[in-house]
Amino acid sequence: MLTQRQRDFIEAAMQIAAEKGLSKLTIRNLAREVGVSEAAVYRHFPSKLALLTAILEDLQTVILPHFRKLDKGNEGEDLEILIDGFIRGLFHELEKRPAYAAFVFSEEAFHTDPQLRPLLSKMMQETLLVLTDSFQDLQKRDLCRDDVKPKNLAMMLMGSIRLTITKWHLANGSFALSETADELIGAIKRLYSSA
Amino acid sequence: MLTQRQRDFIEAAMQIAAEKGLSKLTIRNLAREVGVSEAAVYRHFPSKLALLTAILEDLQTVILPHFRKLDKGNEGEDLEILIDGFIRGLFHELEKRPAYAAFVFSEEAFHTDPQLRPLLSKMMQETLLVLTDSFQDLQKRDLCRDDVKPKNLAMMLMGSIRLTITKWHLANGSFALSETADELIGAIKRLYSSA
DNA sequence: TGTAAGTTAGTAAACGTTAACTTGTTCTTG
DNA sequence: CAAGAACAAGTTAACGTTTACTAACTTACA
Repeated sequence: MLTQRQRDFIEAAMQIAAEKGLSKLTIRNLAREVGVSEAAVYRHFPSKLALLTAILEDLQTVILPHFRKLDKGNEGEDLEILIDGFIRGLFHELEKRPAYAAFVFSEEAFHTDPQLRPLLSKMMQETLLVLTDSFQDLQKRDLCRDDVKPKNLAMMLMGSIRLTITKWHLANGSFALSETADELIGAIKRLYSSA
Repeated sequence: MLTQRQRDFIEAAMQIAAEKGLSKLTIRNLAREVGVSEAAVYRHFPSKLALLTAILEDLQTVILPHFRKLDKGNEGEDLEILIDGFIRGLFHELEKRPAYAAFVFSEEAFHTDPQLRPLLSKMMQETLLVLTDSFQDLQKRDLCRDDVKPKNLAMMLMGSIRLTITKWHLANGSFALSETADELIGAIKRLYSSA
């Protein structure tokens, strides 16, 4: 359970990470951003690790639902509509809150941290699993080609989404993520649809 | 032109980055790894930035040729053989020298650095361009489906390769990269071959 | 009156970097 | 050919800054 003040700090932390990069996310900068002393941060988080953990857990609750949407396809919806909804929803979330992008793919940045790494690894595992299950379901409903394993379809979709977002993040959001979505959705639709 | 001693430092730096993560790659740790004082590092590199730049440039000369191979397909070689050679060659390189993996996808880690960022951005751009050109060529030779733009084929291939390597790196190389290659190659072959 | 949330002022450790000095090799020149 | 200058590559010892974090104290409010 997070307090409102904790949420304030998390929001500010994400802002810093998005603007200046993860390495600039220090207690000093965070305190400055919120407008308090450094010591005040420790009234709300026992350590920096606790803060980062809280951020990642919060992130997961925002991102995961988008992945689950792909699974909840109603009857009558074809592959294109489902993929479209999934990618556009995810991209829209990231454009709305660009701060997320800095954390979504921060595995390498936190690769060294023994406490944070399993958490990140789990997050990636979980998103991949949800996607794999979705494609398995789509194959059963004959909405998706079944000559490629669901796991590999998931890996390729996830991989291209990640690369797209990385490119976008690297370009400081100078192009519209939604535009790239069109291209990506079109390609996936053609490649993944049942022959 | 790098001196032998500079190469020693670069090798040690990669070792550290691979084992402990990029954030542990400090002048202190590098000097310790090589077995000299910190000041000795500055006899060979004017600054840490120069060291990192040298590492990335060295990396590029090792990685890029693998990408170009896809373009140089001789007559008689089909899509599967070309993709197979490309992916297997790249993965083999990374298994042989796991230290590379820490840098290959370090865009986010160096996202903040104004000097390093363009270099990384250029590297990604270049690999993507080489792949795109390759697929354009393959499409012309009717070795690859042409209802999806070369650019998007490149993005998806590159994305899934990156994700595979990230997973591998995150798992500390506990599974064989070559094994995953089989799955990936199989999937690409089916998805990309001309109908 | 107790607690939550802030403050100031500090800590030790790590960061990249530099100055001044030593050593060994190599190049030049009388 | 030996003397000495030049140089490459190392050393120790410091520098100023930044890091995460803490102790002790104040203030506002239920």
